[in-house]
Amino acid sequence: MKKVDLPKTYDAKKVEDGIYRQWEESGFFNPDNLPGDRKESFAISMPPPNATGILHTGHVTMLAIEDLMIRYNRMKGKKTLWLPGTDHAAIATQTKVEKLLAKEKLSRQKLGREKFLRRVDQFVADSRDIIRKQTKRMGSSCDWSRERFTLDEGLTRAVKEAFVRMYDDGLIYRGHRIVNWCPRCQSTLADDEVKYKNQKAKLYYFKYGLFEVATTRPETKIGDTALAVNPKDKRYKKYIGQKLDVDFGKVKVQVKVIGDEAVDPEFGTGVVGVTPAHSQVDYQMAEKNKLLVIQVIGQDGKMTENAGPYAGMSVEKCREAFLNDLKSAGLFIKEEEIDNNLSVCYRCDTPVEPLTSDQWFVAVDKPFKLKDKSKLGWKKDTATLKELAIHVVKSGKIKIIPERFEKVYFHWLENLHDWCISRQIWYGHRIPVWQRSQKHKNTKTQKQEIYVGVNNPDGEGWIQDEDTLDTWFSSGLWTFSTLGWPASAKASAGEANDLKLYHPTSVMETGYDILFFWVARMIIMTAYCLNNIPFKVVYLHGMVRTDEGAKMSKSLDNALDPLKVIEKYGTDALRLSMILGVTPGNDFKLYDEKIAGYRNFVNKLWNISRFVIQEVGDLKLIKGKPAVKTLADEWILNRLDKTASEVSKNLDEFQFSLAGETLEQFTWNDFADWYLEIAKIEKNKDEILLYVLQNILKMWHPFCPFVTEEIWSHFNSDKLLMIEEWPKTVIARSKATKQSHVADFEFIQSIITAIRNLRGENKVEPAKLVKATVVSKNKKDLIESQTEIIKKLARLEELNVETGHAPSPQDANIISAIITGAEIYLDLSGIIDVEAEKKRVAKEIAETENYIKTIEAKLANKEFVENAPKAIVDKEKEKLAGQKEKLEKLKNNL
RNA sequence: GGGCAUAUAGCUCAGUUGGUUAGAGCGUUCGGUUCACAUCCGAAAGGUCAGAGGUUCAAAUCCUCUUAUGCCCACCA
Repeated sequence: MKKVDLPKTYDAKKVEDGIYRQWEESGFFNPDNLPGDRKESFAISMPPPNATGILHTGHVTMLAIEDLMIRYNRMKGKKTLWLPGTDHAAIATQTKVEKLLAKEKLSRQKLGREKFLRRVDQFVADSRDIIRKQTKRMGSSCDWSRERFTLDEGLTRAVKEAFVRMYDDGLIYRGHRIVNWCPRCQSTLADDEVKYKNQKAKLYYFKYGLFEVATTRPETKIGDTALAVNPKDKRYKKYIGQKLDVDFGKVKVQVKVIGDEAVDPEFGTGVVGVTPAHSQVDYQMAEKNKLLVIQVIGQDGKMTENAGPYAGMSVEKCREAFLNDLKSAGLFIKEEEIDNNLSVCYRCDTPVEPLTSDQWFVAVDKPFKLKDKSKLGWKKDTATLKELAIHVVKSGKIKIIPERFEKVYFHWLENLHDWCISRQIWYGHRIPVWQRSQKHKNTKTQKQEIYVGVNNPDGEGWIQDEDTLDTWFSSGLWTFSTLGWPASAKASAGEANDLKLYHPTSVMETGYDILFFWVARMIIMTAYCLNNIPFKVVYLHGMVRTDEGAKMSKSLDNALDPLKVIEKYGTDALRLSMILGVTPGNDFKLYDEKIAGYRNFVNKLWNISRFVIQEVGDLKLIKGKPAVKTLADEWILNRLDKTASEVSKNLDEFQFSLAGETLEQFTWNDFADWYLEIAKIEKNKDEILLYVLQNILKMWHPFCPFVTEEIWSHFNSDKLLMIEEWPKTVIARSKATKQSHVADFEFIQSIITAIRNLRGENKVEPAKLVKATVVSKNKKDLIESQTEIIKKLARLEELNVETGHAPSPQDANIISAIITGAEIYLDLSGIIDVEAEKKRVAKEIAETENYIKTIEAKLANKEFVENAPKAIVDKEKEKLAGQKEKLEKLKNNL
């Protein structure tokens, strides 16, 4: 039998790549190749990172948690699929490439649609490659053979299918509406793609016909078609309904005075110029009051023809010119500085320009006929998208963790407006709508034709809609489009099978920041396309923050680079620090010391294994529970059982942090600090050492797969740890035996700790051996049976066990400790510090007296004794007796 | 303006449906070249559980209010 020689320190860098290759080559990332008969399936759709570049700490969190769930369920014998992919991230990616082009003094307009898209494809191919490598670096056990991209042929087909079906059902329509327009991206933005920036703004006051008006956007007043006041405002009530001609110097406008509750009489002058084409609120007023909508700002951010003399000016120039003209005409009154929320594009920070245009929308409040009501548990024949999305969470079909986000989810949905899905950018899924105008044969009039379909239209003259779809439209289909939906005639049997096997997916794990963007939209789209849910559980993780609590961001240059962390500490350490000490849905801090701490733990695990591996002869796998020889054996096996059942329970309940901490406690404190030390004394424990270690490694594997797999490779096993069976908690012995053995061992532990404590307090050098006497009325046999262990672990040269007779407490060389069930006396002749010892005992007496008082007070309380369960009261009584005994002995020994 | 979260040892966080003298890791102090590990070992100190009220025999835990911080939603022309 050859001895395995392991290095003293675990070197993550040396082994990680090789291990990942082994996993990959094993084929077990693909559920089709997993051994055994796996009936139950477990699937996670990996939230696809944007195809814009590198992974950040958020992705790393996602990968660590999902791989944990995947590996756990794979080991539990489920048919486990983790499907990876990337999102084309339309606006984000296009913006990124445009920035790159700008460096070459190029623009997408100069290149033209075709060439530009080729450039984007090139960029995306590179990005995806980087993302793939980084994902592997994290140890992610995802099925690369099923990797998908939102612009893949199959997914594009799914997007078209969804669009066409929704169009046919009347859920997608074209409307002329006010939308958020980003002049830089040259595209619309959804409401939730608009962010707000607090800033100082100027509020300008000027004469507006009979009135005075205050506004931060004077240039838009050229497009005013009404003047709004609060209907309750006594100052202006009488004017409601009047029509006015207003002169702004160089331009004139005609407005109608309307009343609207939305007007705050306290703000400015209490009179608002209504600009329906360039303000959401004004647009709503215009709809109510049937006002004209005049667009004065164009999509290019310049004033339109409707702006008369200002046409062609940029918004900023026009504002300046307009204000000057007001001043010349004597209409200008004053300006004030106010706090203002500027709306900006979430991608490029450019101020958003609300304006009206023709766009495609998804109707969220329009009922449609359901093909299949059963899976959703919906009673009526028809439903709206909004109703279904609310229903599936309310009815518990989808569970959100942590629960509090359900409230946020409902609130968001209840206030959801029709979803604008068209974007005026080039990169993305082109809208499958074509138009052509044909001259009517006889009448020679023009006839407009429209074609909406999955396949390109036949015939001449068709022109496809220039716009592309909101990127979330395709990501909304992610859980099922990646599994082969729609199962067309062309689809292989395997693909159709995937959808059946893995959908609805088991868990959607993602950051709470995209609950609305993505999670809600997946629920909506799946409810429509499949009449089903996309996943059973939504697990939301928090955001990673710096040690100072700041958000990590590229612009602040405070973000930890996962790759650098991996270089320095290893992947396992990074993974552990994203899982332990973290609460679901709560932000958490990530910093060097924390990661270093888990690097230390990984190394500890390595050294525990190193010890066992060097200690035992035959590195075989231990299948059944090994034979028990000593009390310590009994104890460690019971602790292992308990740990395994707790860890499994925690993992099943998505309490990942707790699971890890439980395991860490057992591994380091119980197994390493106690049992391994005892193993050095009691010897001949090969089977138990291997058994416990192998179980520990199995349980750690989902948390830190690399180091555990590496250690596993030294056992005589033909299987990878990755596909080993998760520990079953079989407790053969009776519970009572188990309890008493555990308690017995803990009693021995408390004796050892008490002696160590006495030594420490009296500054006895660790190497110095001392004599001890332990007095115990009824545990003499137990203590004597563990003499060897106590002597070695407490560094004693002699241990006497007595039932009654104690050494003379008056001897100044004897120090003592009282624990439940025993008194301990140490002979410290020649090394005792008498004063320090007296102080220590006096302190302990004071503490004990205090404690007795609190228990006595409790027991003196009649209502406590009468109302509390008997077990609780008895426990208190027991405690009191114990403490009183302790106090007496302490006083005796002083 | 509406909502949510957080507030526990110097720091980072646990604390499950109310019942231990409130825990862990880091840091601190003291002591250690014990033949797996100094990325380690042994021991200790350190908390009125943000504040005030309430429910209860019993509250870090449940309720109300207050304070501080953070986030989300809406948005002011």
